[in-house]
Amino acid sequence: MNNSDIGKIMREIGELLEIKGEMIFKIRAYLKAAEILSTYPEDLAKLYEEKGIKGLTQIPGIGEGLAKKLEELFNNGKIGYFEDLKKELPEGLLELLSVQGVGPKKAKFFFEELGIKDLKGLEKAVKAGKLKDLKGMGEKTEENILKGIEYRKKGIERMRLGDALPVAEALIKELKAAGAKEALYAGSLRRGRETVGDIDILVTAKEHGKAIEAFTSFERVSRVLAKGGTKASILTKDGIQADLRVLSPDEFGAALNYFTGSKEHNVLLRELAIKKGLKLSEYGVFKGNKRIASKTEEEVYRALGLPYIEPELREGRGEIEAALNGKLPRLVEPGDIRGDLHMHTAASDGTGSIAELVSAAKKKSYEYIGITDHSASLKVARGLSPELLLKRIKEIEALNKNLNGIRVLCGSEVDIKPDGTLDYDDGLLSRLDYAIGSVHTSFGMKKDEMTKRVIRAFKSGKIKIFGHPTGRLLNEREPYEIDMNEVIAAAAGEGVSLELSASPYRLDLTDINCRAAKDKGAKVCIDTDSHAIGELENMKYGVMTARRGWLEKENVINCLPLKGLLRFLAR
DNA sequence: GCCGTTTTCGGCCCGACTGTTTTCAGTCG
Repeated sequence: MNNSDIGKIMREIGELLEIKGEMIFKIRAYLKAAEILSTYPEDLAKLYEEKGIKGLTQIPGIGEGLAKKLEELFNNGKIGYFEDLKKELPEGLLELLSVQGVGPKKAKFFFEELGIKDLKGLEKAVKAGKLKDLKGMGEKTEENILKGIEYRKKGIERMRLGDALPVAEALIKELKAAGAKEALYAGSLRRGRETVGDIDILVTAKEHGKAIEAFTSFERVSRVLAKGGTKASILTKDGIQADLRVLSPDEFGAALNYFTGSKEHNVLLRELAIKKGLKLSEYGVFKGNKRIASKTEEEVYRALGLPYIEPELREGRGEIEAALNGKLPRLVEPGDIRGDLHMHTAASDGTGSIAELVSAAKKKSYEYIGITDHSASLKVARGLSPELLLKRIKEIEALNKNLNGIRVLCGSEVDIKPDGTLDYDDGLLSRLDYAIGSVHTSFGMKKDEMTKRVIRAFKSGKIKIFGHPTGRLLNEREPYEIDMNEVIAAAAGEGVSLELSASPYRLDLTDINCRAAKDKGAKVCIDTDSHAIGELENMKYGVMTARRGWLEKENVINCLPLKGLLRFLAR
């Protein structure tokens, strides 16, 4: 049972308690625990195994009560309290909460009045017009719930960061052209989350109405969802929802802070404000009725006695405590990246040539790049035969003699075969500058087998980077089963760095894995895995994810100058 | 159910909107 499964159970308990009408603070304790546990950097089952119930209660938000429930879960595979709740209330009611406009109160009401047990039942009742006659309900409620059901059925998933950011940037450019003074995107996009629900944009403008008018009449707008005096929502032709809020300059910082979130971070900030006898809202920090900070985010944090906290850290994962203790990390920045160590050419499944990659990398002021085409057995990607790879080594040796200011390293993305051996022999691998080991086959292996497979490859001493460690493709393919905590520990021990693939489809290591890697002393390598020249630009997404994982440049091998990098690769 | 440099009891985040109401509960972000 992994952490996110555990978090899910806690959330379901919390939601069932909500429907049941339990005490709100008890509910919050479960929901908060769900959030904390599902993103906890260490494996909870292992933590319990090693440190027992004490290990669990050390986690903030987990007291004796919840720790005992977790203990029961680890020992019996289930929690009696949860099982009892499910007997009391049908589990299907949880589905209803995901419908816009239906919360716990309505879910319970529908269950008691009409015997509705799940989404299907609700849909049937709405369509039969049974809701509007209930007390407190009306035509409008029924209409909204039907819309909510249809919206949910479309299964609109969160878009990838790499799809949202360019749209947000384009909207901001257009808003500025239309007269907006300041314009920034907020929300999970600003925090650099791997997927984003919608795009939030905040602007300051002399005439609010003008900004709203411009926003709702852009070429890319397919539908205007809402349009008022200070805010508007649109749907773009790509099906992306974007919300605009127009503000006056003196409240911009507080609003930016509020709309950047996360919700958890905001709640913690407000709790801190209360402790200090202050009040925080989207309009500013208040002492009594007097507003003492609101113009900039820095000002808001300062008023709360905190240094500025970078958006990527604002997830309620210990950043406020770190800020209070002066222990915030100095996050890695795009400018710290000195090279890209994972790229493909037309020799395997890429599209460009080495020369084109070199020239693109020079424009980015990189000190080095690594060419890493696929290995022989990966036929679908036209992997290089040993002979071709030898030829490639010589080609790059010759090339380096004529290059100034940049060094091309000859690597390979070598398949880790199902038994954990590598796809080229040791002799050939030794002639490379380095090898990335990646899993491209037999994704369906059992967790312990996959973990062993990868760790065996680490122990060969022939790979320096473990490529896209979980194999996931966002919105397309689940990660394969692998014990990342064991893998991270092994990587730290064997001197293998873990790749953070900057491809917007991958972004794994995840932010949470990055943090665990940092804690355990494993190095990370942020690569684009480019298959085309333009993909070198994806590096920024990798850096955002690394920042979410609290990484500093010292944790990232491609922030090293060439000499230091070569030392790492030679170990 | 959690938590404590004002508390081991008594607190626990803030504001807006909506639809249904004559003063507010429920939902959302």
